[in-house]
Amino acid sequence: MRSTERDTVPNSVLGRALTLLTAFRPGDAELSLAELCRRTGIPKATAHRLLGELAVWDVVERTPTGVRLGMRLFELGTLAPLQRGLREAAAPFLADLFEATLETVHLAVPDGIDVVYLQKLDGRRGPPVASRIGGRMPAHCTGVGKALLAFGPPERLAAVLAAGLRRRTPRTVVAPGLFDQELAAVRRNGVAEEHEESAVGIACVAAPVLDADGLAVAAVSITGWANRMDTARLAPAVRTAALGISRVLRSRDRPSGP
Amino acid sequence: MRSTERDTVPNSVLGRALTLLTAFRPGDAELSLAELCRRTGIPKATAHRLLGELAVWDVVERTPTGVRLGMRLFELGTLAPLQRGLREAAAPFLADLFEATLETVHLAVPDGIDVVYLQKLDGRRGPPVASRIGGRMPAHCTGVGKALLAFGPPERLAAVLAAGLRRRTPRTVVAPGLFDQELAAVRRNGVAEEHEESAVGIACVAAPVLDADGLAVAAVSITGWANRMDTARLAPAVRTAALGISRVLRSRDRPSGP
DNA sequence: GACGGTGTCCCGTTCAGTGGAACGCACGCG
DNA sequence: CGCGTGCGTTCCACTGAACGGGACACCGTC
Repeated sequence: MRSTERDTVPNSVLGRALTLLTAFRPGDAELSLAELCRRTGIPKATAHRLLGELAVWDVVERTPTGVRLGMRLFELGTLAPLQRGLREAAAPFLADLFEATLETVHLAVPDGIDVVYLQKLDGRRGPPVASRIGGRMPAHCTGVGKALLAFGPPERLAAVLAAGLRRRTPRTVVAPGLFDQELAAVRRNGVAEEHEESAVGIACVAAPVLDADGLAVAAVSITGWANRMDTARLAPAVRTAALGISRVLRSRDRPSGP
Repeated sequence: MRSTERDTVPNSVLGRALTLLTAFRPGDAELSLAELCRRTGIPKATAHRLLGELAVWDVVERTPTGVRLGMRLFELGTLAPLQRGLREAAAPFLADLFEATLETVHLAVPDGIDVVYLQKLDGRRGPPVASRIGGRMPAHCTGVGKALLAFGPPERLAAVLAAGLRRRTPRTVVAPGLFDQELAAVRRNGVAEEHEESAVGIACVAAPVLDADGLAVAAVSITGWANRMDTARLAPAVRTAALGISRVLRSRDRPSGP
């Protein structure tokens, strides 16, 4: 799969253009035309033409040495209602959490077997956290992920278990039985904890944001040094913030009574 | 020619697809197929087919009642290096500012005659601010905008003046001569202030983030109630944060000294 | 100065894309 | 109730937009 990505190169214009765009991975500041062609299997002339058109729209930007994703893409992305509504509803609650704790605060949504981070407030006192707004992490080893799995549809949990609980640190829970027990505890407590399961030295408390049906649509978390975090003390704050966001979302969907 | 390209509907697939995507404006949670066709002038069958393909890539999502922008767009947008590098470099400094003041903090970049907000930390004590991550505001009436104009290339200032200083509030500076004087003051002080020029009741202090050549690539600001903000007291903090970000950016571009 | 690497451009071929038209459906109205 | 209206979806013969091999100019580096 690494040597030849010939498997499914779309022959539609749109498919090819999106193949080019999704060839950019986190860490790729910019890519040369040749590198893009190598990654995607798209002929040079074709890629050149498509990128030229994308550049006119400022979806990509041409630099002297290559091509990079452009600002219009960022602007368009911020209009996506799923993340936008959540971010706007959550902003004040996240700010409160941050004010109160000065630790790193996350807002994340589920996507497949991963979580995608929508917002991150970086605490200066805390450890450097690898997450990134718009970035992904496996659900099974993160606080937000476990909160989302515990209060999400069973199919997603099944998909995560089917994909396998990949070990990230010595403390990652990889036994499905143990994992189920943990999720049961999360459901009882309304909060999920994580102690060095995604990265050594880091701990986290998370709580789910629920929709009107009681299903988790997002999760909030506080992250800090594993040996300094008093998760029991922080749990109520996280839970309260998550409940507050849930309430705002519900009042939005139903502007007036039922 | 930048914002209004309604006249000519492109006949290329990519152009049409991007016309559809950019038909979404802030405030449009979702649009019906018919509404999209009306806005863009694209035939129903064509739009239907294009949206179908975009939906496969999760660039848009189909709902029972229409179409909305999807999560993949958000994810792709967060990879754009221009905003990503700035956001990552700025994150700790913005957090410091927020910790110290608990007022709304902004990070913005110039784009044409506007500014585009990259990050926003919502202060609970402060007024509701209309800005939005990924959103735009006219440069001439915002603190970040004036900081960027004062320390940006003269051509951008010329473009802003040519477009006209549109009045937003009774206090918006609309006289080009007066505006030039203000920018001169901004250059002297290293900070830009705004007092109810974009919205009544709101004031703001901003400072530019400079690249190695001394040109502004971004700006940081603190926003709060006009009658409660001591801009003179906050100016050094904003300036310090902006200088810190500038320093980090410069050390990034030059990993080892020349 | 031959080389392997870039990015750009040309142009005859062709198949992906087109869009008018027809369809089924869910409304609100007289 | 039948009717009209607006919606999303599907079909399919036609056509011009997209294709991409190939030629090109331009680097640096052996």
